[in-house]
Amino acid sequence: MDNPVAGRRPGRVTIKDVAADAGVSVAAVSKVLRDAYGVSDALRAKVRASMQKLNYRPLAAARGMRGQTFTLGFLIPDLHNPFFSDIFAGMTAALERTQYQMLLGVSDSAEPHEKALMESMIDRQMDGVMVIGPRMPIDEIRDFAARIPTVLIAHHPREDENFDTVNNNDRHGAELVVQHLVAGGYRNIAYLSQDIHGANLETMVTTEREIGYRAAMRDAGLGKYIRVVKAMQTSRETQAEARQLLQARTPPEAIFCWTDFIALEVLSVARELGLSVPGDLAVVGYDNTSYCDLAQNSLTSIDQSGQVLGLQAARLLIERIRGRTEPENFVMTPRVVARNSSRAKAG
Amino acid sequence: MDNPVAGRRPGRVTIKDVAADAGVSVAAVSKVLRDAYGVSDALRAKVRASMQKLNYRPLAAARGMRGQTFTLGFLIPDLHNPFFSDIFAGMTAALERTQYQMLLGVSDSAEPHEKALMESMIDRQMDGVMVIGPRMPIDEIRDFAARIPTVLIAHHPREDENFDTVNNNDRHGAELVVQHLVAGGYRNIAYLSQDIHGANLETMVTTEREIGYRAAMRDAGLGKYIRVVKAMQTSRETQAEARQLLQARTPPEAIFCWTDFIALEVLSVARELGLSVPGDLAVVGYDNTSYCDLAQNSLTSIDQSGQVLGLQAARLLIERIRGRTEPENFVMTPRVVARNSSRAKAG
DNA sequence: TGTTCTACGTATAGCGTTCTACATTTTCTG
DNA sequence: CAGAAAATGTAGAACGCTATACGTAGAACA
Repeated sequence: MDNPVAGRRPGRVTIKDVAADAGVSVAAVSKVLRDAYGVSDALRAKVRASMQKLNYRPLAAARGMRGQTFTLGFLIPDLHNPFFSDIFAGMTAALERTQYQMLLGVSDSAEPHEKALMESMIDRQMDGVMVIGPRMPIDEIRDFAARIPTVLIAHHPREDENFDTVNNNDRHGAELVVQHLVAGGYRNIAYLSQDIHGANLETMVTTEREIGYRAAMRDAGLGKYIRVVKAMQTSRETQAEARQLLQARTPPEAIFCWTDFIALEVLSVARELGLSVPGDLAVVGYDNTSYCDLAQNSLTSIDQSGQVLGLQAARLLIERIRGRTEPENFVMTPRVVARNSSRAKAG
Repeated sequence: MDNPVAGRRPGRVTIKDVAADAGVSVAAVSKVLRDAYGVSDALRAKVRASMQKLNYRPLAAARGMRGQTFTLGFLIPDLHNPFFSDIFAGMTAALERTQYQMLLGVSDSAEPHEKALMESMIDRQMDGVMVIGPRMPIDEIRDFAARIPTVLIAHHPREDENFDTVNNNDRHGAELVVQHLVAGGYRNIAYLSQDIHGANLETMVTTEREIGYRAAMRDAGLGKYIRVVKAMQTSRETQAEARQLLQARTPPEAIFCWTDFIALEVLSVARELGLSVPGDLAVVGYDNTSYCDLAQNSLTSIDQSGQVLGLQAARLLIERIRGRTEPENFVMTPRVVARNSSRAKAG
């Protein structure tokens, strides 16, 4: 039913025009463009001058047919979580002086969208992709990684794979949270995690955090207080779970939320229920996003430095594009950033 | 200095393979692909079956050389503002059943990045672009729009242009804010706007909102209270300006912030200064993003329905790609969503 | 002075599509 | 049933670039 108008826009300056202007062959211009072997300084200068003069820009679409497109894909689950912004900033910094351009795909946390975006990045001949917390099963990830250089962020591999990963030590982060709360006099500490239907559980950051949480609780002799609640990532559902938790016969003294985003919802529910934070309830988030610093939130969180993660991801991806095939797994050490929401109990 | 490895990945199923499998010509397959004229049902079925069987996917990079890439670009200033997420959702809905894919560029609110991203979207032969609040001067926008179908969001055109626009009625929105506050008993109302160095002021939403604010203040007989403060979009600078404003000899009773984002910072500063909201200070934002609803913010805001804006933007862009050349300017009517931060004064 | 390198350029065959021009078959018309 | 018109299919030339294969000149060597 579509009868689309052709999309070609004529009059573009091509490599041919540059060659004609500089009085050299097309091949010579291409060589200059690619910094290839066998170009004299004189020729290079001539060609560069013509490119400048004509305002030439290589057509990525054409390049894609034979070589690289110098385009990297970045696949994120949503446009809500401000943590992604930190990661993105790190990537931008890493790519600053390169000729790579980054384009983003937003999967809406939906597996079909995620796959479609991966496919379409491959169709567009991108040189590589970075993905945050992929939802699709591991064997599909492997298939994609075999077709395009891939770096995964916030995905804990079980063994050596054909992609690289970048993470913070999520177990340790969760342990830090528990230790911090315990030091502040809190004992009944719950963990509010993410409910993802049908995902590859064992590699998820929330799972790692849960393991860390459980271990630290047991180590502190608080095994009997272990309580893990999972909520889908919608405001409604998160608030419903939080409300239920806080209205239980023995509500927790503290809630550790798997990400800041969710912690803010919990703060909201607490206030609506007339609970004071940290008086009646301590709340801790994860990621240390900019919202934590606002006085109305003053949310204790775990800093995993998104900037560093992004930078490393970009670095690893470019290495991989250049030919490295042995997997690398970068792990960052997280730290607690204490704020009012988890202030130590008086007495 | 780069000596990159070639990026080609072999073994891809091409139109040729499909043609061979179906026992027809390459041209025939292409016709089926494009829903072009002159294909019998039998042929179509045969080709479709082969495509399915071989799991064929058209290579966008190759398509870009002759026809469309079915890729749309969406250029946003940053990854922080949750309002963009609403707009994005609207676009996604509009593109749901089409074969268009959307890829995002993030300009970091920087003019050079913005231009570079526009260029690179053109280089990648995207079929069209949507841009939120472009920073570059109007004549450069015109140049780009001449090269690629363009829809601008949150940019108020002065006259007919070679691009479409999608907006809410920002003047009216600002008027609604003032009227709402005045009805609540507030008189000394300040406007906290955005400070952008060297941008095309006259088309910006913040300018429109300022005009609406001034007009409504005058209409309400509050001309002498008019006060406009501008801050760059960083947390530090915003908070500094807010602090200065609130510590002045006669601080405002209410602050209207050009976007929610900024209003949250103001709420933070107010709390740090020991001011109660709305007791000592009313705060109103713009965009009605999800953060407004959190109890700790409970921020009154103007709803301009990002979903609708995004949907319209995508619709207009596709129309334009199909060949429309007369500009269209969609304008949405905003409405107040009152919350606690601007509750009417007692007595 | 030949001969062999090395450095520098060029010609040109693709890459996977689209789309015009044309050939062939089928259907319609009188 | 002839002739025209419509329907269906094919060949093949682009599109802008990359990269291989090759040519040619000058330098180095014997």
